[in-house]
Amino acid sequence: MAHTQLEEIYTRLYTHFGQQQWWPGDTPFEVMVGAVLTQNTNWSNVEKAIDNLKRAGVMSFERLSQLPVALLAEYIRPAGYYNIKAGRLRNLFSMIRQQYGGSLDQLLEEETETLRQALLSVKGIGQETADSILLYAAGRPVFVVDAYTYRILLRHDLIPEDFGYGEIQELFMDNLSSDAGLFNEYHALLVCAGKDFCKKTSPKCADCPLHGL
DNA sequence: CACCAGGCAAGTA
DNA sequence: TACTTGCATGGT
Repeated sequence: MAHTQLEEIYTRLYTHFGQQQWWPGDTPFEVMVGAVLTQNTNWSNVEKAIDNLKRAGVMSFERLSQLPVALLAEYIRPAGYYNIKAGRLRNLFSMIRQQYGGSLDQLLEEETETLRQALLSVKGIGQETADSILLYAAGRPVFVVDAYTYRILLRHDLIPEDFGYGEIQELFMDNLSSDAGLFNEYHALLVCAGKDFCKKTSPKCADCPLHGL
């Protein structure tokens, strides 16, 4: 039953919004940086920050990890929480340097569960950010849950209010085929739906593509 | 003007 | 364990 519902939601969203082609980023490194910068922040602001880094010619592990933290913070200022995020990026770079000799490729070759734990060990990287990196930078079949996912499922009475991250993630991963391409598109579509018709303030399912599940 | 955005960690009780 | 608060810019 959950399987059928989740398939139906995907089909409707895909029909309504079309293919999303996430993640918007040129390299795994850029995707990883973007995953940290977009924490509780609109993507358009993150784009400005990423653009600053690219124009400064520092969008690489070697360059960015050597940058003084104050300068890094200045570049990413448009993304908000810039002091916090500069520190979080430094923590991430530090883990890659200490545990993987500064090789992002080596980190990304780890077993999925090992990679997830390595990312979660970094102060400033929680489950959503870790899973975003797993799915969108490393191409692993891991479902990314976010505030939109929770809100959409809750609005349609598909989950109880007290469902946590892991429980929602299991719902998708236990009922869909373990396909990174599918998870990639599905999460992106949920974000579209959240921005479009399932906003925080919009009334419950006002004429949305998911009406009558 | 208020509210929101592709979270997370630290502090409090 | 279960809340609450700080972090911050930019768009609507």
